[in-house]
Amino acid sequence: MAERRRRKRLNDRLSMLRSIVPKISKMDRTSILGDTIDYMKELLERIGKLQEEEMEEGTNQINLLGISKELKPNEVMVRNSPKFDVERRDLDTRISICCATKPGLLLSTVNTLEALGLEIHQCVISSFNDFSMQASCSEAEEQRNCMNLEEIKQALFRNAGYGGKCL
Amino acid sequence: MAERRRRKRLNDRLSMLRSIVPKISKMDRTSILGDTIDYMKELLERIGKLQEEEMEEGTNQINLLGISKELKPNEVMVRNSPKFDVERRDLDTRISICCATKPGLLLSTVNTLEALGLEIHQCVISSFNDFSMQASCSEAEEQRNCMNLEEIKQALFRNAGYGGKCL
DNA sequence: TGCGACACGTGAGCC
DNA sequence: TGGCTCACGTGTCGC
Repeated sequence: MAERRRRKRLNDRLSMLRSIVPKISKMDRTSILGDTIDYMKELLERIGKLQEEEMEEGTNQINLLGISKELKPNEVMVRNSPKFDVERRDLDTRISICCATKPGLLLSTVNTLEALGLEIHQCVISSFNDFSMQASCSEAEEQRNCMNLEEIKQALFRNAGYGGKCL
Repeated sequence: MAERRRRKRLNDRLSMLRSIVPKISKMDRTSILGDTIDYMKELLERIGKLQEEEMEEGTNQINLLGISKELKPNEVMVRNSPKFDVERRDLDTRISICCATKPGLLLSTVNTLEALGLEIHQCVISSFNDFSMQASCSEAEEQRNCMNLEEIKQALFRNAGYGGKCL
């Protein structure tokens, strides 16, 4: 009587579950519940990964804007010291500059790079507080062989108004 | 006997389900299944939203790099025509350029901006295919009043090697 | 013949 | 008290 209706409700829910869960190994009652559990765990895992990616995307955007604060606590004191990094990859040469800003610094830096035979392909600049520039350049093969990284570094360093040797 | 073990298995799965699903209205068997269904739907919805956001983030990054393809089909023919936009906001002046690239274009563009009294604060550049530049500049108050957007636009236009009037 | 899964009816416990 | 949920034992069907 009433028990009959109760059983029907329960079976209805069970078939709803079976219709939602994609992976159904057997039509078995226990298997349905087991597959449901597995599927839910899988969904939770996917959500975790997606949220993680979302976080990374956020920090990536910040880095793209060149506002990367380099938050490692033990580097706080070094943060404001000028940084001139030049790195050669397979296809391009990466320039990374962070130093005190001054009028015309961007112009003279671009000028220096062009003079050095470095053609800027992609570049992100920020000069709100410090002057920051991340550039990806192409460099003629001959050039790569005759000029070393330290020379480029020195040229950028001098251009930014720092007299002596680079760090 | 055997039926007893079978029932136990089913009940175990049921309590596993109850331990995973956070929203438990009643300890009721039917309610547990119902809540499980609701929770799974909620998870699916969240996954859908996260993936949607992921897509948007992707296109945002592309836009940040200035490679925005402006994919509206009816604008395909316009895509390669040069674009020089200048826009004044409250605090800054936004420059958006997309045109054919040529050697030294970045240098001369930066030069032109400086000559116009525009100080670049943030800037993203790409010159893989077309030359693309999105810049956020500051401009002296006096300057804002005496030079209009069209003049800046024309200067950039001429600098990029286009002779006549801008679009 | 046994084994596993299911539905059924029933009694117990709980508001 | 009636209404409910659950566990139990049992009968049935299919492999």
